[in-house]
Amino acid sequence: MTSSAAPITTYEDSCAAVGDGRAVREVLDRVGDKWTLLVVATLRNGRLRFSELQRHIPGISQRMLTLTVRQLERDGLVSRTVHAEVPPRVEYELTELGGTLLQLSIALGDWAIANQPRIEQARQVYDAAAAAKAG
Amino acid sequence: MTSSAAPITTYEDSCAAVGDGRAVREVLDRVGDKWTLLVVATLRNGRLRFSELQRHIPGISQRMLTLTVRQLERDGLVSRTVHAEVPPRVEYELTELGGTLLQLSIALGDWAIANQPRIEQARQVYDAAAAAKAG
DNA sequence: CGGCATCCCGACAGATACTG
DNA sequence: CAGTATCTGTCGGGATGCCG
Repeated sequence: MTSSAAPITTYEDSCAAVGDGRAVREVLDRVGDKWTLLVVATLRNGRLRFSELQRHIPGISQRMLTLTVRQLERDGLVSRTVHAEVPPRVEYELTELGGTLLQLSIALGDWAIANQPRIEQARQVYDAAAAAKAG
Repeated sequence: MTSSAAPITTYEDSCAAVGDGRAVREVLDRVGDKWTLLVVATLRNGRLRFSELQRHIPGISQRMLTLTVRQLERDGLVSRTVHAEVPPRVEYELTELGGTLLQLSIALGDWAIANQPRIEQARQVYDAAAAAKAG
């Protein structure tokens, strides 16, 4: 059963899931690193080759892109296609499973966009209070 | 506006959001660390005191719990209440904003639960292929 | 009880150089 | 073009000990 194919879980199931901790731990260890979700998001519109991927993700090094796509491939979230040409061409594309992760990435992006102002404001309030307390 | 209260964004908006990269980067830097989402998930049923929180999250050190709740408090995701008693009692509770993050945590947990088997299988396939290629 | 300060180490990320 | 190899620095995070 996939999360996209069915309603998945009841609220209680969800609580059980996060309550365990291991599930969240697992997925965080997997996609919580610095680049994974960005690579997934970058592949949202279809296949891209290595250099295109790197151009679309500012700041990522060749090494980290290699490691990230390698892990994504291993986990079955991204497919890797090597074309026997000169110069060589390698293309990456989200699998169906990777597409479900993309949904999460989008949800995360939405949340960030929607709530960043409030968080920023909360920080300023907190820091101001801390400064007042210290000073 | 929260991500749970309204559809928020069109698909295109979502793509723009993740496409930027900074939004995902921001939220990942914030909640992508080792413990944040676990703490949020643990507070799903209401307020807990420090020691209770620590008991419910296997493996977390006192130091990391302190740092995590401090940051959550600073970001306005968790409220911290100090009771003037002996022995001292400090309670933590999700704010309304923190509640919206809980929804994401649940979604992440759901995804993990639903897809862990497939990922595990993909890994075994990949590793087997790699081993065959090497050996 | 709750939390801060200090020390320390392993993991991971960046830069650079080399290869098929 | 698409990697791999190595070296190096940074930093998250654990252990320990002390304070309100």
